[in-house]
Amino acid sequence: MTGRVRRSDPHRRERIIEAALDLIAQHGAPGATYRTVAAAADVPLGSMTYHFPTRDDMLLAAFQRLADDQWARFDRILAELPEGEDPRERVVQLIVTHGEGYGRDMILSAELYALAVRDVRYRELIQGWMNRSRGSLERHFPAELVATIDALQEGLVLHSHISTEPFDIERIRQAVYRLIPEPSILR
Amino acid sequence: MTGRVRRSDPHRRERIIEAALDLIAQHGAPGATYRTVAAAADVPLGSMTYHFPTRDDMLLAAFQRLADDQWARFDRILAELPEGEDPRERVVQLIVTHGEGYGRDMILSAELYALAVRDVRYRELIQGWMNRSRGSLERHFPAELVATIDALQEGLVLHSHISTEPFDIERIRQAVYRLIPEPSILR
Amino acid sequence: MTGRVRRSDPHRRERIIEAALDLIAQHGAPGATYRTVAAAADVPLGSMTYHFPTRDDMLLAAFQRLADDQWARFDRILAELPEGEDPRERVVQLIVTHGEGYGRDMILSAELYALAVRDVRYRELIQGWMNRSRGSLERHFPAELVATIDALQEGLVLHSHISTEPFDIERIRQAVYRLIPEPSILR
Amino acid sequence: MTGRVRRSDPHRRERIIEAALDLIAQHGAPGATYRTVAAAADVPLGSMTYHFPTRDDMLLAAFQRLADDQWARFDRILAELPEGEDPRERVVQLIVTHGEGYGRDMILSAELYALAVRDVRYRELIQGWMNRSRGSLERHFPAELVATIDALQEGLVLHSHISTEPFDIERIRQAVYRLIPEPSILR
DNA sequence: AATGAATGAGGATTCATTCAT
DNA sequence: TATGAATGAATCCTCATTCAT
Repeated sequence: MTGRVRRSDPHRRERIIEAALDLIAQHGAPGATYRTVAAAADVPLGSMTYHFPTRDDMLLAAFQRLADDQWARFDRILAELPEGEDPRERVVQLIVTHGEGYGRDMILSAELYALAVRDVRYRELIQGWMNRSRGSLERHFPAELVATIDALQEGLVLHSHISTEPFDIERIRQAVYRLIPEPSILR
Repeated sequence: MTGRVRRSDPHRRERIIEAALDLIAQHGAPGATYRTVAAAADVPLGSMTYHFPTRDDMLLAAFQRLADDQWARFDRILAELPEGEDPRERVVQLIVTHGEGYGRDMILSAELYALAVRDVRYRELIQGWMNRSRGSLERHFPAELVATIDALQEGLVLHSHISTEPFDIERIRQAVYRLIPEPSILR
Repeated sequence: MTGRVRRSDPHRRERIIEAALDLIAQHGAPGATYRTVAAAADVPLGSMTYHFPTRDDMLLAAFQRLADDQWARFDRILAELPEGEDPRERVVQLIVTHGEGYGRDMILSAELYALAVRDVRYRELIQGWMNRSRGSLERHFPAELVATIDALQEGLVLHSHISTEPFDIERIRQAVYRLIPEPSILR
Repeated sequence: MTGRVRRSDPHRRERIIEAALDLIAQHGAPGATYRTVAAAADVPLGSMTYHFPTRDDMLLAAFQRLADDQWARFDRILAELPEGEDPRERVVQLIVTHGEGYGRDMILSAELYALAVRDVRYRELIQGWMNRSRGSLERHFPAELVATIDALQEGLVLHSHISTEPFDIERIRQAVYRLIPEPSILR
């Protein structure tokens, strides 16, 4: 009844990518096998290699999607800055909300880093993502500071997922404000 | 006390752990299977389960070794502070040397984080490591700052392994000095 | 007459056959799959079954081409016999040049034989080829000898491709001359 | 009932080799897959790679067995020469019986040649076999003739399996006797 | 205490072929 | 007529783990 025969399925590629991301988040990249992803996306195993000739192609596409989505959120939060608000508050918000509500994406990022430190293709993927993020930050902050802000954010978010202590927003705010002293703000 | 070690091949356990770490660094945690590790350590496959009943036990032991070694280095650098030197310079040094010379350990850490975000056992392992590191930092810096310093370091080292840009020690120093303003230094 | 050939890509069928032969020579008959041949001939996979409904049809066509080409060369060498030359020299020449310069065709023949000993269709293909070859030999040699000459040639060429020893033309000549004593020559 | 659990099975390796040869003879080397051989030998699929880490190792072992067995028969026939018998008769016998009764081995040889012309490992296997065969022939015939005798035999046997014509023992005898003129006989 | 042998499940791919467009 | 997409079966091989010795 659930479509033993399937003629065409235009969103199949997307479904596979979504399913892959879910599985990576749940069981790590090694858990996103052709088999498990095919089952989760309700796609015959034999058709997987048509869309992604190699398992690596599939993972790469999935992580590219992750990077695109994450950056979009990042950029949106930095873009909608109301008149008169201190942009550093947005950085604080990014760190805290990421630490709190985006567990899945955090897990996926950790997995991506583990691949990236060993494989150029994933490294390049992150580099592209990083550059876009820094571009977004440069709307409000000077270019020389932007890489450091990004690194601080990375470290804080990562540790927040490891640590048992609750998130202390004041501590985050203090760190961000120290790293970006007032006169650094562009606008 | 020495009861755990076999008489015929007393360093076997150690050899296995070293081989496991090498293989994880080269091919990721999934690449360190009983088989590959046994071959690399020149140990019969059938004897692996004697030393590590489960593959996970082996990985855990390997990462524990990593944490111990890393922390020892970390602590040593912070301990040997000559009279009159600014301890923040030691933090700068930690970041830069880690970024430059310890590629293997950085790769292993990334792998460990990827496991930790999904599995408590690895998370607890990192927590222990993190606590010891913070203890070392508290020799010189106030307790409220120490977690942030650690996070900044983490982010900077991680990004240095992804980025193509050369390490800019001045940028690092500026970040560290801003995060830890002079009056914060204990001694 | 030209009705079988497509207008848009008139040599496609030929290109496929050539690509198939190359792939068989390089990786054996099992290596000449629809996919590999399509890629090598730069033809869309989906169009393969139009030209050759079955993979076996494709292989058969390829080997037929091999037989035709090989026999043409064989026949040409035996046909152009200058007045007064001993035709046995031509047999020697056939063996030696085949052993030396026609590696690809030798490899293909071996593959064809492996198929032929189990499958009638390939066996019939070789029979046709063998009969034509014997016809060519009968220009110069009596019918009762012709099968034996052919067999000797086959064995010598085959062994020359296996053996590490260099080709000894004198040894070949002696064998041929003994097998075909002078009075056997027709002309 | 047929032994779901099997503790030890000392002849497993031999059984696998026998099954592999049968399957190669029936369906060609590509038909002797781990799966088909495991089923034919009544061995769990997962244990195949313990005995033969690579499918190629399995095939090589099977063909080595073929070569050993074939040469043993070859050598036996040439060894038991009664006083006063012309050894050339033994060569005739070898060719004829091989052509007639040893279909399976002939098929296997053809398959082996197809592998050998492309792969050194199989080529070396045949070289070893060829050298032993020539050693056997040198009991009765001069060294310079022995390679040619072997080649003639090879070609005649091969063609006999392709041709539709019945085996003509007189034709074979004539060929052998011409190739080995009486004074060549050693004893 | 130590290990060679075994095993069933699952790994990534490749395949010949079909079919809707 | 031509082909991109699809599919189920099969490919080789690896795996963690068990167990008899």
